[in-house]
Amino acid sequence: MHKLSERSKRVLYAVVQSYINYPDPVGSRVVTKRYSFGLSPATIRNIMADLEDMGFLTQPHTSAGRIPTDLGYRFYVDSISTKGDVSSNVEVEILQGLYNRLQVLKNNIELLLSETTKSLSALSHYLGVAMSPAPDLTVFSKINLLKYQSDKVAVVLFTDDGRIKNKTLQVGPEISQKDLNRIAQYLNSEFSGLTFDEIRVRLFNEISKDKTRCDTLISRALNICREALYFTFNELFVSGLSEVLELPDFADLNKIRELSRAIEDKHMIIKLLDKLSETEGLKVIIGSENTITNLKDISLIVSPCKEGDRQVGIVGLIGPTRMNYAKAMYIVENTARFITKMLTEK
Amino acid sequence: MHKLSERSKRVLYAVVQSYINYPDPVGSRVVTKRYSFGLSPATIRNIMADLEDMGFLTQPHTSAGRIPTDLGYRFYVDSISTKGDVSSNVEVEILQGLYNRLQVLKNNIELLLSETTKSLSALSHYLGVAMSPAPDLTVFSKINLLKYQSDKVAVVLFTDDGRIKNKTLQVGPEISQKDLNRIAQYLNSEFSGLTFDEIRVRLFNEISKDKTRCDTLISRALNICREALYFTFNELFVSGLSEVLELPDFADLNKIRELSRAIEDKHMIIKLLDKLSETEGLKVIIGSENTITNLKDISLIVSPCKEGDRQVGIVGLIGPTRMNYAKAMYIVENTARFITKMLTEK
DNA sequence: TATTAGCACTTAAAGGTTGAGAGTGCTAAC
DNA sequence: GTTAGCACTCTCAACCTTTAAGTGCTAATA
Repeated sequence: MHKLSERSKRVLYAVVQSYINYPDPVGSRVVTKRYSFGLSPATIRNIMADLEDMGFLTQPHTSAGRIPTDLGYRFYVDSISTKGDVSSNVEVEILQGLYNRLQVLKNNIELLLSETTKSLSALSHYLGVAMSPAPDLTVFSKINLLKYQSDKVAVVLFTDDGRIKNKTLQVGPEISQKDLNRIAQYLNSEFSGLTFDEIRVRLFNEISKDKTRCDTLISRALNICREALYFTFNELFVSGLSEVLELPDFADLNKIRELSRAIEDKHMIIKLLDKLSETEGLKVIIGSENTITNLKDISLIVSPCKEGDRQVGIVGLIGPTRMNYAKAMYIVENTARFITKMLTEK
Repeated sequence: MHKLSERSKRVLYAVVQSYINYPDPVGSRVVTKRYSFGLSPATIRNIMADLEDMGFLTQPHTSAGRIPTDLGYRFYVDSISTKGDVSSNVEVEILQGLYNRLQVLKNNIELLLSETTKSLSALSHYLGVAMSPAPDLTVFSKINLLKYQSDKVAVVLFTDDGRIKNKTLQVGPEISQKDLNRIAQYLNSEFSGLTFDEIRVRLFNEISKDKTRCDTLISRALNICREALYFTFNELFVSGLSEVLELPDFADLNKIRELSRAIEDKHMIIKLLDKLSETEGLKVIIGSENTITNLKDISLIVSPCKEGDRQVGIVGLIGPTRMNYAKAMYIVENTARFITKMLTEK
């Protein structure tokens, strides 16, 4: 696409870096002062004007310095992700601390993910997010149906990745624990090892078949099955709003409103993370690259967590596009890596 | 305490009312214009000066009108709660809608409370809060211990009020499902009907007794018991931050930060609600009356929900001290009443 | 030919001034 | 006891001015 001279690249990199560290538009003088190019401000000005023409930089107003566009950030992110420069020992230690702290929770993935978001936001001062896998990635393992209080059934569902879900069903008093055991046994033998999306399809077929048969006892049982297997799987966890509000990028009331609405909605973020779940490894979405939610000037960094080959969640950070990408990417990548390691080698 | 003339009371009431409706300090002219006292501004001025001396009103600055102090709001709240004036039919209908919508959830109290906070905030434009009862109000009903994946035990706990809690315990492979059944049976026969605080005490005694006996098998079982019964009971639900951010009272960035920190901490709010759980009926805490959290200019309205005689949660609203108390109290009271009704008559 | 110094120009942000408007307390009259 | 009148106080918005930063362009320079 664009062919940038080596010199232009270095200037662009310097501008982005400077703006990330210090939230003021970057002028040509600052570039020469903070980075040694051996060029005068006038020359830098020319280069920066070119970079603006090419869409990497923009000016808030005529007499201000330049700030990166999403494309500028993209260039920056792509160059650091190949270099992988930042890695302070302090942070390795902090992450190790996280590893130890989460060790206790390795049997409860949802709690683990929820705690992880707190660590993520505390480490980065951005919004920590995490989500457990969607129904199409969640494999059914086992179900128990326990009768209690004469007309209620507790459904206890085990997924393959160690999640336990429960709910209560209201049933007639005539259904005995024995009946329930039989239903559970049927579900266990029939569906164990399938994903919940697959199960949903099969059950749907079963029920439509049943329509023609009109056997009320079986149809009741099928209804219990359907209700028993209906759960929300991709649970979303978010923490660190108060961290993020300290950033100068969120000094504007409208931005705060927008963000808090997004957090409360969850729906949109789930959709976005769901789509990103499909990809392997660390992924960075910068500002307008995100076409699903209409969050302006927000970037997202995510990475999946695995247990062996199976994905058990996705963790990440949400912050302003003017984000310390190097650090944030480092934190997300290693957090995901640690969780994967912990779950896999246990 | 203070003896207020009937006329002063009417003026104070008018000032608070006016300030709640229009977020500007109330001047003597406004009082005479908006409320018909048959008195001139000068007279109102004298009365308002007296009210300021008595601590019911205050001036933001010399040439501004007056705004209520916490004491002023307290007077206002106490007079409306005895009168019970506001009750629009529209809101009755909305609450009825809530009632229908929640009907589906009556088997899952925690989900019900969580959904209730959304309704509360949508209705009031304040922060909806709800909390399930603490361990000293939660009665143990039944426990199931289910072995899975060779070295894991799923603990499924039923409380008296219909909550189901679960967790995973890591145990040695040598413990069989039969052993677990025995342990569960022991717990069920021994502790059913007790609150979790009582159980904690008993188990503690049991374990210290055991120390002297040094029987490893029993001590392992006791450990499983202790872990199996350890859950977080008073879960806190909050929604509506984005609603609250629309209010002029939260135009200040620092206030937003303060509030978002309080919401994320949860700890403090839980402590506060815990204390309030003890009281019956609707309760209003205005600004500095709240000595537990250091939230400034925040009021809280709560009411417990019951199922029969048993408290199953507490619901409420958090808003600025400049709050529409009449409406908010109405909403909280009726929401709590509806939930109580729904759970009791089912 | 690429680089740079110099300079006129633009703009936002900060500070100061002013006048309008709202509200008060006080005093004297009703 | 109530009220009209008035001097006084204070905030707020509008307006102006200054300052500082940064630009683009042009002409000189290496």
